Order: sequence, then structure tokens, then C-alpha cells
Amino acid sequence: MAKVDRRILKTQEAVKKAVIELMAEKSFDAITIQDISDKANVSRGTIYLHYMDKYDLLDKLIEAHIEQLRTLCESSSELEFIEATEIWSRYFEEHYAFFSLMLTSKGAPYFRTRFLDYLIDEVKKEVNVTEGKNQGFDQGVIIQFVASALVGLVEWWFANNRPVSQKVLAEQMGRLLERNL
Amino acid sequence: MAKVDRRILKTQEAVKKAVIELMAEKSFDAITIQDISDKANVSRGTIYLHYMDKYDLLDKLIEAHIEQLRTLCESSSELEFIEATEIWSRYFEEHYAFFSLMLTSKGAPYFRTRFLDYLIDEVKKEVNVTEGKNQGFDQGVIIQFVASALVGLVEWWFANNRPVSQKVLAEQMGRLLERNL
DNA sequence: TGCCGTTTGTTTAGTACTGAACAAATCGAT
DNA sequence: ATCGATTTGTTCAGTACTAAACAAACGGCA
Repeated sequence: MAKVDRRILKTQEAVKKAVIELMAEKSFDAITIQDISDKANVSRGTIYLHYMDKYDLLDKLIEAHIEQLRTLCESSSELEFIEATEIWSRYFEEHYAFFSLMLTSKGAPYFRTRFLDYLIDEVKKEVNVTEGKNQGFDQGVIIQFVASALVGLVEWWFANNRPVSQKVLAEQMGRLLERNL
Repeated sequence: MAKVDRRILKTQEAVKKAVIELMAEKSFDAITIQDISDKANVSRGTIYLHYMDKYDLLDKLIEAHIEQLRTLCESSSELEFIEATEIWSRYFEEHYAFFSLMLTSKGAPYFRTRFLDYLIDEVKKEVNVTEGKNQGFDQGVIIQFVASALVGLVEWWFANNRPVSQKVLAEQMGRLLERNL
């Protein structure tokens, strides 16, 4: 990978951080590019060097996290479900600010769909309807069922300010996956 | 004041922060420019755009704080000593990392002299040997006495990890100034 | 002493960021 | 619907930062 100029990384970091901070204050639609450039301490024009508009920026922000989750999944593909969910939920907790915002009011419509799409993708790799407990089921049914359940579960976890600990979430989510995949 | 490019401020901030962090790890002499540029996430050459060498950098770092103290002094020049020392010691506490490093082992030789010189300057403005309690004293004697005492006191405070609270330090330092100036 | 690896300070061409200006689009209130 | 005020997205000339290369100075250590 042709390494990118450190200035690019720095401004992108600053911009992303600024957006997340601003979303804690107001709804995404109420945020202006000027707000972002002020908070990020970056020239307004600079933002346009990296993003088409603020929706593109939000897209990339989401994409970056999805990509991270994807990497986590790959590196833990041969682990048991419970170990994998442990890694996952730890990532959620580490980026609490982001996911909490995205999955509750403020950015929900944008993020939820993307997250679900991604999970469908991920579940598809694991499901098997030719043998085992899901023999005879329609693949689409199982995939949709499990992926939706996961989204809902994570959503509930953040919306209710982590009603159970990250450890408990991981363990129980892992057991539910084992039961259904 | 012709406002400076925000890039300059950003890199200078990063560099100063890096130096302070590095001084917590090793002695100033053991720090290389490369260390600083790494920690600050800035190109090595960039540092030379702003500073002659690392001693010049340390100089500027010190100078910036002295300048801040000078400003604090000006804005509180008509207050009672106790109120002034309150403002002072609060500044010390806000920049604990810096002063603690500078006044204990690591950077002592560089900072102590500058700090004393500055205090002499500041005390000079307040002393009066033509009337009042210091009538008949030599001005130099009083100045040196008080300034040295202040440096030593602050040094003691940091070296012993704030053995008294900032409030107590301020109040007692204020009373000692009243007694001697 | 002489050697070698490190650090220093300087230079270079190339790149990213800056601030300012601009017209167009959008928004809010009357 | 019309106005004025923001916000948007684009352009441009100027500036700061970047990485890389270089010779010179330094610092152990054999």
C-alpha cells in the first residue's frame, strides 16, 4: 500500500473527530461544513479535498468502521463464536461515542442499513443449510433472521446505555450465534 | 498582530507537547530531534523551520510560559498579593506537567535561571525602599531575597508533589509577600 | 587512534493545506 | 413570493509541510 502523506491522515483524523463531537451536540443535518472545519481546525476548502460533501464524509466514516469490523472478522474467523463476539463487543465499547450516536437517534437512518447489509454479508459466510441444525431451512431466511437479530441486539445495548456488561453481551451473543448457525 | 497560519500553530503545539511528554521519559539531553519529530508526528525538517536546535526549542517553550506569567502579572497588578498569588499558583497547577519537570531534576538547570531572572524583574516593580517597611534597605538585597525565596518555594512545592494544596500555597505565599514588600 | 553507526543541520522538488474570493444554491422570515 | 443572510462548492495564488538525500559532527568502542 503506497503510504499516504501524514498530512492527509492528520486532517482526516481531525475532521472525523470533529464530526463525532458535533453529532453529540446536534443532529447530523444541522451540522454545517463550516462547523466541521472550525472544530477540526482545518480550512473549509481542505474538507472538499477529501470529501464530496458532508454525506460523503459520513459515508466514509461509517465505511471505515465497517472495514475495521470486517478485518476483525477475518482475523477471528477460525475462533469460536464466543471468542469472536468478545472481540466484536470490545470494539464497540472502544468506539462507544461513535456507535452510540450512530445507533441511537442522531445518525440512525444512515448507519443502520449499512450495518445490517454488512452483517448479512458476514452471516452468509457462516450459514450452512445443507447439513447440521439448519438443514432444510431457506438460506435467506436464516441470514436475515440472524443479521436482524444482531443489529437489534447491538442497538438495544447502546440505546439502553449498556444494560449488561460488555463481557456478558459477548458471551450471550456468542451462545445465540452457536444456537442459530 | 498579523495572524499566523494555522498550520504553524498546529505543528508548534504538537512539537511542544511532544517535548514535554518526552521529558517525562528521559532527560532533555537524551532526547533527539528525531524522537521529537516522531512523537509530534511531524517531519524532522519541519522542526528546523521553527527552531534552530533543540535548545532553542526548549528556550521558546520556557519563554512562552514566562510570557504567560508576565501577562497574568499585568492583569492582576492592582490586586492584593494574596489574590495575585492565587492566580499564579493556579497557573502552576494547570501546567503541572511542565513546571514539575522543569523545576525538579530533568530540566532544572535551564529553567531555574530564567525563572529567577523573571521574578527579579517582577519583584523590582513592587519593591520600595524609600518608605514603608523596607525603608533603609538596599533595593538589590530585598529583590534578591524575595525572588530567591519564591523560586525556592515553588521548587519545593513541585519537588514534594504539592505537600500543601494550591489554595494554601497561594494564601501563605501572599502573606509572605505582604510581609516583605 | 581509527572506525562505524547515529544524529545533526541543510537543501530540494513535490504535495497538501490555507484563506480569500466568487457565483450558485438553500434557508427563514416577512 | 421576495428579500437578505447563510451555506455551499469551486478556484487560485501563496505558504507550510513532507520525504529524501547529503555532508558534517558527534559518540561510543575496539
